[in-house]
Amino acid sequence: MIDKFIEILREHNLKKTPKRIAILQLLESQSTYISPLELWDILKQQFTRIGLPTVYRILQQFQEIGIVASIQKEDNQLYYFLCSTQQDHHHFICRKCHKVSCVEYCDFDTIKQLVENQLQSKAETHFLQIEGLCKECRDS
Amino acid sequence: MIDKFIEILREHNLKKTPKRIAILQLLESQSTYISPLELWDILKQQFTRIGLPTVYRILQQFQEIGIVASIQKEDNQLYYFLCSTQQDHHHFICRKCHKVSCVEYCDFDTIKQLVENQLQSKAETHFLQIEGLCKECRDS
DNA sequence: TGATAAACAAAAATCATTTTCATTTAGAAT
DNA sequence: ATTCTAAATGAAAATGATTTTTGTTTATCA
Ligand SMILES: [Mn+2]
Ligand SMILES: [Mn+2]
Ligand SMILES: [Zn+2]
Ligand SMILES: [Zn+2]
Repeated sequence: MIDKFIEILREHNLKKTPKRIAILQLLESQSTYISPLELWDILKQQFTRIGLPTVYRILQQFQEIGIVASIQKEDNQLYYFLCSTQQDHHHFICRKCHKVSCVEYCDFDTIKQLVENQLQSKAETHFLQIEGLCKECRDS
Repeated sequence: MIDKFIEILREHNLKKTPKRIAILQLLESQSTYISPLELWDILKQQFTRIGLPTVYRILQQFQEIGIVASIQKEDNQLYYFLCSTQQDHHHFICRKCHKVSCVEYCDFDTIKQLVENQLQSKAETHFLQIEGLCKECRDS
């Protein structure tokens, strides 16, 4: 699976570096969202030298090339998670374990119509995020 | 209309102060979202002494008592607008003039079912924000 | 085995937001 | 009207996330 991402890196002239690979592996091992600082704390155990700006930069680049996506939280900080599905879709977030799951559902056409009818405005984009408890967290 | 808000302030033991009234009037005169800094810049023309923390504080309090709401932007900064509708609804935002309109539509039941079926998870809350061009901006 | 562009660490800078604290004010009670 | 008290405020400093800068190192390719 990592190989697929390395290939995407190459396509975008991004080199295959130990830091990038480690970040990809970490993001893949857990399907949860994570902040640059949290990621840095984990990476510091693997690397004697690793700067926080590097973590920020890599996550930004990953987002630009469509490997990761970000979530919106009340605290207005950055949180990323692995998501390379290009198709229009949304995310379900577990408020307890922070796991992120893709939701294959989009009712944008209905919304578009509604905005057109109610407000005579043109809806172009939308952002939907669902929160709750994942299968595991809701049972336990 | 301002009187209604003053009443809400009183209900929450918040005093009717010149700064609070000015902010309410400004928010009401334009139906656009605004950042604390932008609001401060305008208020500085009316008041010889007005601190930025005051603007932050008042907007926060207004949000807590349900007079204003905030929007989510890519830059992760705070933006507020007047919205005292308590009913579950969403917002349409004009990307050009920053006007915010309430959208009377919510399909949460469908989403809930879908999340239950697809992920066996429990959807509790959701956030939807629609962007585009408002009636005026799309015509011009 | 170079050459070269990209990646990196470290330190400092930036900048939005919050905290602290001394002073002022709104609103209620005399 | 005067006094009282909790709430509100301004100024300055603190905080903390994110970004920029710069000199050095590294991955990739010829
Ligand atoms: Mn959708
Ligand atoms: Mn809804
Ligand atoms: Zn969970
Ligand atoms: Zn507009």
